[in-house]
Amino acid sequence: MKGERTRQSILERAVDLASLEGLEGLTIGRLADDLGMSKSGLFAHFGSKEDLQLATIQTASQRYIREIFTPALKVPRGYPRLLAICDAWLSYVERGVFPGGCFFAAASFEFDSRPGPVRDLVRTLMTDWINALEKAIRMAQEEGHVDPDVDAAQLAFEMNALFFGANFSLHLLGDTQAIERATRAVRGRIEAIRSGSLSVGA
Amino acid sequence: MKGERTRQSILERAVDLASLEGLEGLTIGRLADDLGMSKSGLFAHFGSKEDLQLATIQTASQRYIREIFTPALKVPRGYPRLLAICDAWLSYVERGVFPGGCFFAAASFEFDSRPGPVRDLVRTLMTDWINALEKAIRMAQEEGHVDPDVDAAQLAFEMNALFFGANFSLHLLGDTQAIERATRAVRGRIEAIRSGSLSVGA
DNA sequence: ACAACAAACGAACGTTCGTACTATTTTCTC
DNA sequence: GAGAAAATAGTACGAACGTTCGTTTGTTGT
Repeated sequence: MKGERTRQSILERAVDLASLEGLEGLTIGRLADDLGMSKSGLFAHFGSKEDLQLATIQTASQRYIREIFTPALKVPRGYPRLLAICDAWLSYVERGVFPGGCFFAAASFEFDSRPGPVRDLVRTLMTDWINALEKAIRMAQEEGHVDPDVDAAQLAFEMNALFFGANFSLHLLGDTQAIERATRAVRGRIEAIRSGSLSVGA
Repeated sequence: MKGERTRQSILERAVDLASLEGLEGLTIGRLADDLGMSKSGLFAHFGSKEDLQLATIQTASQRYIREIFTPALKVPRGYPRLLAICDAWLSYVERGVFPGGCFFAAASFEFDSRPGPVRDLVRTLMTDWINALEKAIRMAQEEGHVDPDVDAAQLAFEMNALFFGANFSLHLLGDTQAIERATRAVRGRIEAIRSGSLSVGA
């Protein structure tokens, strides 16, 4: 049973490294050195590099869910939870849950043109994430917190785009206002469609 | 003078390849094979791989400007030009100007955590792009087409995020509605702040 | 305590990477 | 068209890649 423990610690380190260097830049030798173990010993836990990449993505997904969804699900459904997801996301990138910025934003752009199992998995997880966002929006509509005429898929698209934009501005440009900007943008967007707030503003 | 011609055709191909495989995935041997020339012959045009990457980015930048800015600058400044930039961007990604999707979105996420000259160049060009967007917005304000109270930098951030989001949805998720959604989002955003349209809506 | 098994190791495989040198061919100049 | 210069090809290198192998070490169950 020790193998499983080792495997997990390898994967945790792999996630951090891949968020910095990319999933393709993640190298078995480098990872082994980093963990103070042999290349072959590490390799034995996975049958191939692709398997390592897939397992790394799964581990990253768990961390993503733990940091964003788990806390948000404790908040009452509807508008409060929608807001909690937004705050959790921006906090997640600000806190540096992944040292190289959002793992999935990076993976999405790295593999969007590389067919294969890795791309398929990234796509599946990202679709799940967008769907989860959409569901949170629909719940807010069902609760009567949000205008029922709003296109939930459209809003989910926009929110996700703004999240990725925050990651971009923060990590590449080093814009210290990135989080602030994204917060303002997302809040502005969802507050505008809050029920009872239709053209109520001043 | 033939060298320069060859160099340019190498770089054009390098741009396409890098947009698909990433700037790090771009390999000298692969590129040479692809062009039917020797590795060493190709290599002689650049002193190092890093120089090749930098030159590739510059070439991509020229294509980016040619496809987005040059046409937009023919449109009268102010709101029309702002709209033209948005349309040009979305058309650029829809037409597949780079076969692997927006070169700079990919490069931004690939190098956001890799210090060095490549990252510096990407950052510089992306800053230029955001600044150009911002300038177009400010011009629209100066022309009296857009509410002068709008934070131009904030809007530029949001527009860029939506553009990247369109690229993401189109290329990774294969969402055929991606362009449509981004168009709706961006238009909605800029039409809302058009002068004379403040809380005029039904 | 000992056998059975799992886990990690070190060395080596063939391949490809970027890069360096040297030759050969092609292109330009007069 | 000869000679200089530029461009391309050829070959080789050390390092790193992912992967395989046989062996040694460590853990586990009885």
